[in-house]
Amino acid sequence: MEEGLGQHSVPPPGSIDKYKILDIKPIRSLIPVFSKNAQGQSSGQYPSGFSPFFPFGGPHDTSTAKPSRAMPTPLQAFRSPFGENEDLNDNDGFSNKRSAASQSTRVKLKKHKVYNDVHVDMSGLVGISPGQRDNGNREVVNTVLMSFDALRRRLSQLVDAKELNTGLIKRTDLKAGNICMTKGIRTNTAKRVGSVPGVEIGDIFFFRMEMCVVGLHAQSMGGIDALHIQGDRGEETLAVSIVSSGEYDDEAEDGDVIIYTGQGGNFNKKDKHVSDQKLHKGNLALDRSSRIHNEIRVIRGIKDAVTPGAKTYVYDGLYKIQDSWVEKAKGGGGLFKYKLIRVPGQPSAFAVWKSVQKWKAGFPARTGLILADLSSGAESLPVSLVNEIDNVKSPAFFTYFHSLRHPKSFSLMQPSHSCSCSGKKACVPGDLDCSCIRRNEGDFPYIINGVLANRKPLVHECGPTCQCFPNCKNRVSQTGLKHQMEVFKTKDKGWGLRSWDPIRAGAFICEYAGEVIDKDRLSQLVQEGDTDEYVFDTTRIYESFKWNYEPKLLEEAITNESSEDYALPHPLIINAKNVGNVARFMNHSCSPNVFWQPVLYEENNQSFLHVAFFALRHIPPMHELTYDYGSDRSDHTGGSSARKGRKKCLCGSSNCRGSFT
DNA sequence: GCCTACTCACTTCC
DNA sequence: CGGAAGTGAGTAGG
Repeated sequence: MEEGLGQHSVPPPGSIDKYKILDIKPIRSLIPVFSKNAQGQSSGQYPSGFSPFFPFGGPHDTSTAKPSRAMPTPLQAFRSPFGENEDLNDNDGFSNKRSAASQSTRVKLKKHKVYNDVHVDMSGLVGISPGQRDNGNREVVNTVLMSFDALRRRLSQLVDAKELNTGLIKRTDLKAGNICMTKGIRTNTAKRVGSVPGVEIGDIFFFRMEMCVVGLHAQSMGGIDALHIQGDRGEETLAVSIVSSGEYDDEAEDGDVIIYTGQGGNFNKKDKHVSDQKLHKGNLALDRSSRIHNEIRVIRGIKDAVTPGAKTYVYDGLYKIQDSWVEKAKGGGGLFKYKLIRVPGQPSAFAVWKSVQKWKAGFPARTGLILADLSSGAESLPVSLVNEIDNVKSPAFFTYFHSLRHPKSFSLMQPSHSCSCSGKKACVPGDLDCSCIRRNEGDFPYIINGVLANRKPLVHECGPTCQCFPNCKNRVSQTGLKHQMEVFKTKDKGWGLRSWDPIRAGAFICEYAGEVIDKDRLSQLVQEGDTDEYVFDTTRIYESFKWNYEPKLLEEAITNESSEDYALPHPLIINAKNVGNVARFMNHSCSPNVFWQPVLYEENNQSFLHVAFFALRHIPPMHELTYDYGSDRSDHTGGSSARKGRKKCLCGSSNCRGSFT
């Protein structure tokens, strides 16, 4: 079940009013550059510091807008928003950091000093009512997780840039978790046996704190979580969830069985378990559960395939203890062992991971595999083509190309913007001498692993003409696929796209590749009856959604409006019908798990806009990737709402808008 | 309420 | 690159 934020203007009965809570204004996003109202453009449609420029030499949309004298010429418009230099301090991004820095001096005093407003209910910021804190649902769980990760990403961004007193925050995951816990950005605080509302089997996590804030597993480090209940024989302690992270030799030959080792016994990595484990705490709880046979949630920790060293956690559903015994460890200590069997009839979760592992190893091969690499080597990772549904052998012919192709006539004649960070391996966060970083309002757009820190009107990446090395971390969208992708036949939506690998929130997925066309060419295509199915058009209307952190949680000055209604610096229309990459297979959803972000960088002394896709939230393996196609502008300018080509939406989400164009 | 013990984390440093 | 040290935060119990 995919739930998103800010998807529809009228919430279904019984659901919370997200717009009130999140202060999201629906249907007012990505206002076109060539709006009918020239005044509106100059006053506030562009976020501070961003001006429009025109890649096709000037406004084309003469049918709806007259070029205004007020519109800047490309040269003016394309200058850095910071002008020559020192108005940096007046910039929003900068005042943010100042307050963050001053805040960090208070952090030094000690944590109860800083977060002494624990009793103050800050959770209204992200729309969590006291009732929802006790018992969540899918929507609340998503909100909490997205708030946590947004906060974590922002903290990492500040730490990377040494904006905070970095000696004080060594673990942004713990700090973000701590802020969420103390400020009420959490759910399912009431411990329970069995499933947790809003957390679904197969959900993935990248930090233990994520499982704490949604109430899946309350221990930030401990592997066994227990609940005290008043039983027939007085107070009893039951195990309610365990994390099997593989450190303790939990044998799991069968995907539905876990041999779980109790905790304690002088465990350390070198000489494991030299002393006997004691039958107390978690071990006692497991012992009780082995008699009562209550359901125990199992979370499996798996070494991340994409980023070695990192661990991914998969919620694998409910298990019951079938057997328990004591055995001697190699080091001589006595160990408690518990055999857990998965409750039958649950959707597969960990089993999917095991399948993927086998497909990668080559045996057994992926069922329904038509082509091992659709990209014919154009991507560094193979893109498989799979059909397990019917006999269709392949999508219509197209040429695989990894990026944009511009028409010969395309010319920007922009001044050079490449940074001159020579002598360095890569551009460094916090280095305001780097002109590329300055154009990003002083913030380095990405944190570790190519994760986008915040959505922005425009991300400025370093380009091939920058002096920094090609492995510069500010070139994320230019480095190709990082996850092993699969183009697959869906039941009812044609071909679709999904990943064999887990994808963490904010991770770069791919860009929208294809041929850049202008508006005239697009209407020509439509008139000729050519389908616009493979066209990406940034001038369509896209619904607003909240993805960035909430500044109040970091006590930063709130200078940017938090609604994230971004106008685009200039329009871009991409036709992927004949030329394209995996992005052309991504289907629409009203509750998407992927969003797009405009990215600009320079090649051959010209700056080009690209459309880059990032994960909206963590996406488990084999989940279809979808983004919001938005809606056609003509549907909103009155008149023919029954436009030809309107398609029934099959996204199946609870806040589905019903159709799209 | 404060303090401490306990724990299948996670990062950085060597 | 691998191992180990150091710093952690929630929960429970005193």
